[in-house]
Amino acid sequence: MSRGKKSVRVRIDSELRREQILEQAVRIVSQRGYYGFGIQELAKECGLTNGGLLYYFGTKEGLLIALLQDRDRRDTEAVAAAAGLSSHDPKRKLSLEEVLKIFRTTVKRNIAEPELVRLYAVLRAEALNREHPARDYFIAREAKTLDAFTQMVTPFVKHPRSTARQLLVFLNGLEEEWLRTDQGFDLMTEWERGVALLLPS
Amino acid sequence: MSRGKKSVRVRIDSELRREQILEQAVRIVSQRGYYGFGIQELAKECGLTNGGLLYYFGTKEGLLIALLQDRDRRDTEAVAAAAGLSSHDPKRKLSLEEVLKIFRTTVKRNIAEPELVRLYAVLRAEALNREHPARDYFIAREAKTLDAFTQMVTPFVKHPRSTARQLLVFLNGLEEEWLRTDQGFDLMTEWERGVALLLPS
Amino acid sequence: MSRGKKSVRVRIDSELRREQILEQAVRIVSQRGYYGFGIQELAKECGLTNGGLLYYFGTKEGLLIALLQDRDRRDTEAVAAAAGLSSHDPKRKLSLEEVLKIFRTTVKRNIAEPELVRLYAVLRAEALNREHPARDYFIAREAKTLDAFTQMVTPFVKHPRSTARQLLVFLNGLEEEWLRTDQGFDLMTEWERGVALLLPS
Amino acid sequence: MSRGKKSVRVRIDSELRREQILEQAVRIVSQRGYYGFGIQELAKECGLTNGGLLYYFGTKEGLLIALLQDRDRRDTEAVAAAAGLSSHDPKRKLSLEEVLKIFRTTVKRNIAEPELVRLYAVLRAEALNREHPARDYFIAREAKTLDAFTQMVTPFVKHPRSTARQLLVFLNGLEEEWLRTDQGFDLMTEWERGVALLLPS
DNA sequence: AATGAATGAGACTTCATTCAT
DNA sequence: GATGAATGAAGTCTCATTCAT
Repeated sequence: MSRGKKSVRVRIDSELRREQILEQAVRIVSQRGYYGFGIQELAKECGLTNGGLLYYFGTKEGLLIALLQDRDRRDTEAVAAAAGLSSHDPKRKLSLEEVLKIFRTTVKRNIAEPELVRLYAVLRAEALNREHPARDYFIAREAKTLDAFTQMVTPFVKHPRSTARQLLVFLNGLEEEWLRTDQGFDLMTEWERGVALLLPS
Repeated sequence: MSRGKKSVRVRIDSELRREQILEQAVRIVSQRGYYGFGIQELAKECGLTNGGLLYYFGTKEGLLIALLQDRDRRDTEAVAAAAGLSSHDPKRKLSLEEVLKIFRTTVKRNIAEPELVRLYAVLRAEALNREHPARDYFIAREAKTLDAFTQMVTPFVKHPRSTARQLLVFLNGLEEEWLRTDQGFDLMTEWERGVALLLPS
Repeated sequence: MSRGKKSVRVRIDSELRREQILEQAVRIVSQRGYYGFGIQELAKECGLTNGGLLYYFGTKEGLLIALLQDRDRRDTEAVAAAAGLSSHDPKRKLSLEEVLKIFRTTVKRNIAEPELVRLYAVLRAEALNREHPARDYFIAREAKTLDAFTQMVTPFVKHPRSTARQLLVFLNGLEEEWLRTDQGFDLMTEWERGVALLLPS
Repeated sequence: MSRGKKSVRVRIDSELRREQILEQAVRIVSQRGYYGFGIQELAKECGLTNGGLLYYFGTKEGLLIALLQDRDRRDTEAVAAAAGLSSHDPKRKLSLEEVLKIFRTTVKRNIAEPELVRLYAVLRAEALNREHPARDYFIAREAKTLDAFTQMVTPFVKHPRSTARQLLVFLNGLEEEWLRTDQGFDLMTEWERGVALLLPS
């Protein structure tokens, strides 16, 4: 029993540490990007040494990958939880209202976490570089999102893929502008207006 | 006289050199961004030494600024020349056809120079960072573009600023996606489709 | 009783483990030397952690010493067994044939285990360094071997120490060359030819 | 004129610096080998920073290569000068006396520069490692020496290649032992004795 | 107009080792 | 008997920048 507890506690401690590190990492990487941040800086912020940090992630690149995977895991959970549509059968066709609600939920979540929005905006652009360690990740991610959007809008438009892409890039661009202007406009309002035009009833 | 000649010739050579350097710089910065590129690398590519390169621009930051200014100068020229509307009085109201043509011209130009599109996409995102040397530049640039768009669409829509912003971020997002997919879709077609919805007749 | 059993079994397991580690260590050290190999690398190869490995040997230096002692023990055993002269009284004078046979046996054994030859060749040279942890070991080892050779050749030559040294360094040099050329010549033949000249009948 | 002088002086200064660095490098590498020495240590010894040192050689590996090439150049010069046989036509057959004299000259030179002997002894063994940056260098070097020896002894023995190899490895081994015993025997005497047996008149 | 030499700081990474568990 | 977490020092190398020439 006590051994069980111990090993559990140890595992939790270690994972907690990991997550604390990743939390700081998100903060820093979302500001300076992968190229612009340093492992030294992050380590200091976490109260440990260079080596101590790399003990968890091996390399700077490994840290980035871990960060991205961790975010994905959380986001998936969050979306599933928040949507209230967790019972959603991916093959079932959603009504227009449901689709709009999913979009709204996503945007609402992003408004609540501008740091994450920034993280993705910065890395997404940095990862245009053919040698960027997150290049493939973002290519796959956008493709997946595009597919999901496509499926959602299919019943309602003539060129679903095109519409999906329009919505996707509109959202990406809008969020980036929202960050640049220091959240100087209402993201939700602008999004809804755009959707109303791009995805007509 | 001979001094004048000399200095003139030297200045010309010097400017030529500068521009050759900036050409390489655009190539490299457009791939790795400001944080990701190195003065060493660029110098080697230009066939001169670190010091030689910095002789022209003083610092890495100075190089970035010079690059951006140089691009601006060229773009202004190019737009003026290409538009055929160089005689355009900024206060005169343009017809919808004229506005659409200006957009089309811009997009056409970007399609012809994907490297520039990439340069701006990468730096624009990097410059979200509050300490990025091009931060103010991009804030001002986007604001100016937004103003220009606003003025152009004012006669045709109810919320001109909003519409202008929609068009702007749609274009930005679309271009970035176009780069990520290795120009995997027809940028012009998608743009025109988007405009048709966002800027209705 | 049960405790006794346990401790015995554990000791056996432990020694087994130790020897498995040393086996890997020989492989790696024989390639990169003491300076060139890392505890990390070895630990991974053995399927345990840094700390786990050092539990057995305390320090990197301790590992080297242990390795050398272990090899010595084994070599002594092997020589004793293989020679068939285990009943050899060190003070009894050997015939020339017996001496040559001992040499031949040694060389044959080395041919069968090039990894060991390499281990000694590499460390012997590295240990020329005054601060090398195996320095004294190799000084003593060569001295002992030189003494043994001297005694063996004494009855047959005028300058026994000199002859012994000639044989010793010839063997060392020959083995190193044999490794460098990827065993590109017949070690035994060359050795026998050399002996025939250096130790004339 | 003054420009010529300048450029010449600068070049000399730079080369001088390089050679001073290499001098220190020989000292340190000859003791700890390539794996065992550090660029930091060497830089400090030379009174400059890590980066300052690497300015000349690029990488640690580059330094080793440069060191080896520099030694080769000097040795070639020295041999040519010292031999007094610089007028030697490589195709002309040498008398036994001439051959012996060349050997003697070489050994004499090595006795005068034990540090070089140590450098080669240490690196030669380290370079048995398949991944050692000087591996190919030493393979080629030994092969070349073996060829030269072969040619020299050809007129006087039945198996010239074998004899050449015997001489070569005997010399290598003898020198290493001479270093290990802190020059505890007379290298020249032992060499001459060995040659007398291996290369009989 | 540009080089060549060098710096000082910092990059990422690996090292052997420690110690609580 | 061994792990897991971490350190502190050191490793090689790259960085932007300076400055005499």
